[in-house]
Amino acid sequence: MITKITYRNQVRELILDKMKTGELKAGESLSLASIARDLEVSVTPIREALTQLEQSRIIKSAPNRGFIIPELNNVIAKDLYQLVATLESLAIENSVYSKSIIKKLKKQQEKIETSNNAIDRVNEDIIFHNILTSQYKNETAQQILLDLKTRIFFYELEFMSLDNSLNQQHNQIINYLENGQIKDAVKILKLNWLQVLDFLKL
Amino acid sequence: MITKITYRNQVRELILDKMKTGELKAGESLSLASIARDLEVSVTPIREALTQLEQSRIIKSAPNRGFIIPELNNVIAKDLYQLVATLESLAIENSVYSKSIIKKLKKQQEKIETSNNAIDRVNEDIIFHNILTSQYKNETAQQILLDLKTRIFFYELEFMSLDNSLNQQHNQIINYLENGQIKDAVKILKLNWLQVLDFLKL
DNA sequence: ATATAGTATATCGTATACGATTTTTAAAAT
DNA sequence: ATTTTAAAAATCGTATACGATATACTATAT
Repeated sequence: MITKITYRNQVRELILDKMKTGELKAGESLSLASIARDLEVSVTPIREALTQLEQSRIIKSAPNRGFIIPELNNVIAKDLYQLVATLESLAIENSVYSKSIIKKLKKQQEKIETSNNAIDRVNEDIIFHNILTSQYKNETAQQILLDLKTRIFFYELEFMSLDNSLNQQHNQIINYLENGQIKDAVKILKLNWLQVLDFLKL
Repeated sequence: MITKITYRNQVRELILDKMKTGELKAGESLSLASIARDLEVSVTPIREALTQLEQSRIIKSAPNRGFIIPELNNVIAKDLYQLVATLESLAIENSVYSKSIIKKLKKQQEKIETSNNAIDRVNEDIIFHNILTSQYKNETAQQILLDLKTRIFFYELEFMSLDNSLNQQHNQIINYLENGQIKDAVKILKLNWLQVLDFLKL
């Protein structure tokens, strides 16, 4: 089944990719004219894509001033981390972890440990979490988590170097899941996400 | 501080209102030309508003076929109810219930009990839940809940008449909150949302 | 009577135009 | 030299135009 993919969708995905590669950073304005030149499309699908990302709160707009990626903000960080912790816990509680998933998690954790720059490490960490929650068959939850993680990505770039217990916790989660100890895994997962809140000062 | 409100935002809110009043129903197509005539604006801000609602998954689009409110679907219902139960529980656990909030809840419960048509009752029920979670200061969570409840509204129109224990459960929640028994309140709240899943057959 | 093909109409997604607003730059006033 | 004002340039949000696609209708073949 071949379906046409609208420019709007393509633009939205391209912009999300630029965030993940660090090409677009927190606090940056998004220039319609500039994006239109880069992508060689009119501003119409770009506006549609950006208004979608606004709805996800990944970006902000103000009338007559255009679109911007929000600056980092500790209050919002707390909100985001708390939500992700809660929704991932829900996902884990509603998942079954087969040997192949456990294997994928272990492999992914190795990628995290061998990544040698901040952007790669954050992206690999997010992929680890995506694998962890991938067995939860709730499309709405998955979309919400995706959006939240896009927003959290910018914070992780700031905070992740502050946290030395990440690898140990991931391995602990994997062990618990391997042994069917879901509740213990959930407890460490929440710790994994929420302990960063201890670093929020400002 | 006066700020301009874009047509896009106005159109989006008007469409959401039409859903809440039952003027727009599950399964209905949204005609750009028709909305443009009604609201006396061009299709541009309408498309921007609709693509935003698509991002919230409140509506769906398919290339070259326009926008539509999704039909009711039991798998999606399960997803939505599970998410709302979880996020409202999180909200309650992170809230403090003053006397004035308890008073508002009681007053709202009276409105539910005296409402005399399905749409009013569902809307008043959703307002009850909004009050219940209003003390949770997490804007992202509130926006997510808002979107989820817009989608659940269509299901509640179908399911709510099947459920006779609603009022009793609300009063129980209020009592528990009044006595500071948060865990008990959360348990009844989850029951309140998740018991409808027993009626899902199809 | 039904299925297929062709035509007309309606609608969608994108491009372009344009008035309104914001930002930047230059000139005038202090 | 600094501040204020005015003008120019850039950008935004919306309206309109238009080619592409889908839908509805009609004619033809089986």
